Amino acid sequence: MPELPEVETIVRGLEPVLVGQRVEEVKVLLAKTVWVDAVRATGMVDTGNFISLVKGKTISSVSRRAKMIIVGLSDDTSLLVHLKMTGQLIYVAADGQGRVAGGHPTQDMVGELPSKSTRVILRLSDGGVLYFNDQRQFGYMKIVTTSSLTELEPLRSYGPEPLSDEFTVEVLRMACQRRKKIKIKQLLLDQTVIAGIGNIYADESLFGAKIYPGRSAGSLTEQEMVALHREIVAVLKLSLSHGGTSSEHYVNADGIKGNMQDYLLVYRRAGEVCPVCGSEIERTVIGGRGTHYCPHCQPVS
DNA sequence: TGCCCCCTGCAG
DNA sequence: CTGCAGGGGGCA
Repeated sequence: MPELPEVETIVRGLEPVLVGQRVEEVKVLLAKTVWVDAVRATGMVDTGNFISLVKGKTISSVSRRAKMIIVGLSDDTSLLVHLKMTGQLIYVAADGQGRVAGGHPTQDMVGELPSKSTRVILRLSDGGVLYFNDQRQFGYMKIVTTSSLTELEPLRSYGPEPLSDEFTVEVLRMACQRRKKIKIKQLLLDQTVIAGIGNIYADESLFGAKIYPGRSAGSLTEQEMVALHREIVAVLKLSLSHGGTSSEHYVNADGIKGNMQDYLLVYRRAGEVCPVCGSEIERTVIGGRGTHYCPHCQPVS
């Protein structure tokens, strides 16, 4: 589900309300969702390990790397949360009404909590509750040692953050040079090259740069790499400013949807008109992922 | 470098 | 019923 802007929006929402709180109670509703280091919980024993390692800890930080949420806990432990396709992390304050003034946003947007998709529940010292929902059960919560975080996969191998100074045209140039034959879209989805781009923003940034997603990385001109770098940064920032894209499952930490879906130009718009040239937007499959592009603005060669 | 898989649920 | 879905790991 969420890519960099969505995960970042969730982290920004959670950070101010979670830091300093103690985890009073942990409920694991789906055992396979929780891991302890590399060991996936398969039954009561490992689930119990996870619970005992999280319960009673104090939350010291909430941050993001690529699409991974990192919740720092006391005693040199961290909780890694990956939302994969359909994960949600929703904080409900003690009054049960979310934190946004003027109504009952959490109930309106996501319905009753816990829901059928709720996998883990953390009850916090301020009386608030953090719900981890995940319809498709691909996401996970993993307890790890904080001091070894940078040595752990997948964190160890993540490439530069695209909204940091480390992401330069040179990064793109080197990656295209090293992997000449890979399709440029697949290169963008490789988290070891750039950390945090997913299917939506790969399609959108390639459209903005007027590059056909099936082009080989090695075929990009210098001007195209400059444009692609610019478009990646621009589309991620735009999405952040709109609170992320909610095509279906994504909601922020308050259970509220983002608005970026109204500003996407090609993603999931096959059959619609290209906003630049009026051609019909097409859909194909690249690397097993649905891929949307304008055949006129993004010619095959 | 391509499948296939993990799952549930929605639209057509 | 089939196809498809913001991810990514494993396997030939």
